This record gives sequence, C-alpha cells and structure tokens, in this order.
Amino acid sequence: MVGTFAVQNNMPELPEVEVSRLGIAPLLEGATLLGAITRCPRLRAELDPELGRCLAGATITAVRRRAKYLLIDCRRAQSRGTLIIHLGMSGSLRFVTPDTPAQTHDHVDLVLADRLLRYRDPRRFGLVVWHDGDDVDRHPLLAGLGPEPLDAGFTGEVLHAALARRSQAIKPALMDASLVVGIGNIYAAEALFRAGISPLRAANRIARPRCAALVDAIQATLRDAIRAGGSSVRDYVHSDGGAGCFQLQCAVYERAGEPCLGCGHPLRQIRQAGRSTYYCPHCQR
DNA sequence: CGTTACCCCTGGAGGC
DNA sequence: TGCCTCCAGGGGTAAC
Repeated sequence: MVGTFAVQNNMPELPEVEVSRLGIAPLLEGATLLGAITRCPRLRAELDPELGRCLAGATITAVRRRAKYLLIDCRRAQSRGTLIIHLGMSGSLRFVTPDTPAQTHDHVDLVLADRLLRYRDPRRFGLVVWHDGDDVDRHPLLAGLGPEPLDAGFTGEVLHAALARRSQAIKPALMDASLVVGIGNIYAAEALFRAGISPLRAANRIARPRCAALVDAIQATLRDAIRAGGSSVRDYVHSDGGAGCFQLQCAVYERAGEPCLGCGHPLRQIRQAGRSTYYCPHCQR
C-alpha cells in the first residue's frame, strides 16, 4: 500500500533537507501537480492562498536543494517556475493518501493524482513560496547565499580567504550563510570537534592547513549524516509507520558534562551569539 | 562592514 | 493539576 510515511522528522539541517529531497524526488519528478491546499495565512513569509493556481497542471521536472531550501522545478506549456520550500526549525514533509485528515500545523498540501505531499511546521519558521521563471537562484532568498559545503569548489583555500576579515569566533562564522551555507548549530559543533578547532578561536586566526582540515571535517560530518539519514528513511518507509527515524551519533552536541570521546575529559557547553555550543576544551584548540 | 540582539512561533521539560 | 520559565535544528532585520 502507499501508506503514509515520514520523509523527514528531525531537526532540519542540511543533511535532513538532503534526506528529504532524496525521499521525495523519486515520487515527484515527472509527476503532474493538480494544485495545492493552504491552511494558514503565513509561515516565515506570507503563504499565497492562490498557490494552487500557480501549480495546477504543472509537471515537476526536478527536485533540487540549495542550502537548506528545497527547490521543486515545474514546467507548463508556456512557463516555468520553482516552488521554494524551507523546513525552518520544525518543518517536515510526508506523503499521505488523499483522504488523510489534516491535523493542526499541517499548513500546505501539494496535490498529486494519487497522493498528497503534506507540509507540517508547528513553529512556522519555514516557508513555501512560488517563484515565477527559470531563474530561482536570483530569488532574494537565494541570491546572497555562499557556496555549498559539499561542492568540490569549497576548499580550504576558499574557506581561508572567506575567513580572512572575520575576527568573530569560528563557530558563529561557520553558521553564517553568506560565508558557507547549510551548516547549522549541530554540525558546526560536530565539525569543529572533528577538526580539533576550538569554537572560540577567531576565524581569521586559523591557518591554511587547519582550514583544509576543517573543510574535510565539515564534508565528512555532513556526508555521514546524509548516509545515516538515507538508510533510516528507507527503513522507515518499509516499516509502515513505525518510529524508525534515524538518530545521529553526536560526539559533542547535547553532551555537556559527558566524557569526550577522544580524551575522556568532560565536554563543555557555552553560549555563542545566542546559540548553545558544545566542545572539548582539551581536544579543541 | 562586521557583529550582536532580537524577533518570528509552538511545544516540551522542569521547577514550584 | 496548573502556571511559570527556559530551551530548541533557522534566518531575516534592525541597531550598535
């Protein structure tokens, strides 16, 4: 049976968004949208009540990701456009059968011939907006974004140059989307631990070789998380509704006071730019 | 220009 | 049982 399965149920950082993309793409690409149902006036941005009119009759040509934005490219006889979806802090996407009643916080349904793609977001920090035209990269939401961390072009040299004028701590710098996209609070901490760099270190005081090590750590951390998420999503699909969401093994995140996996010393929690940071003062310099 | 503070919003956890 | 405070994966904007 088609059933209902969660494509994504966790905190959406880049890996979770990528796992969502991998989960929905096979069912969306090539499909025709019949319309959309919206149930609330605004998320992070205003939610167009006429969204269904933009989508009706459109064929989905690709499901892409830029930073933490999902991009659903659509084509009609005379026009192209892209649906931009962001999951915010609490968003999720799920395929449901057409007769599945909507619950609180189920804000948008994309209507396909035999199922709905249901967008749910309790905190409403996410968004769903339509971009007319084939140049979504020029949309204000995307125009100012920095490089993708998993692209081959994101090298230690690129990171080193980007950090050159930054005296702020490396951890909040890594979370700045104009510098590099997709690195959220969890993976910033995890990647810095993996690279042995203190989250408090001034960004412009990290030498080239350590920037290269940091890029390696960022990419390895993100790839591992995507791989873990991908396998669990497959499990979850087959488990038909079970609680099979993947759990990422974090080395430092939310492990304050617990022993460091490298040296055994207790991990520390501090606050940087209003966000919790976890690290090992002994291993990270 | 770089950097921080605050805001958007709901829900869960823990203290009293 | 309630009511209060604090905290949470993001990110845009105003203000220093």
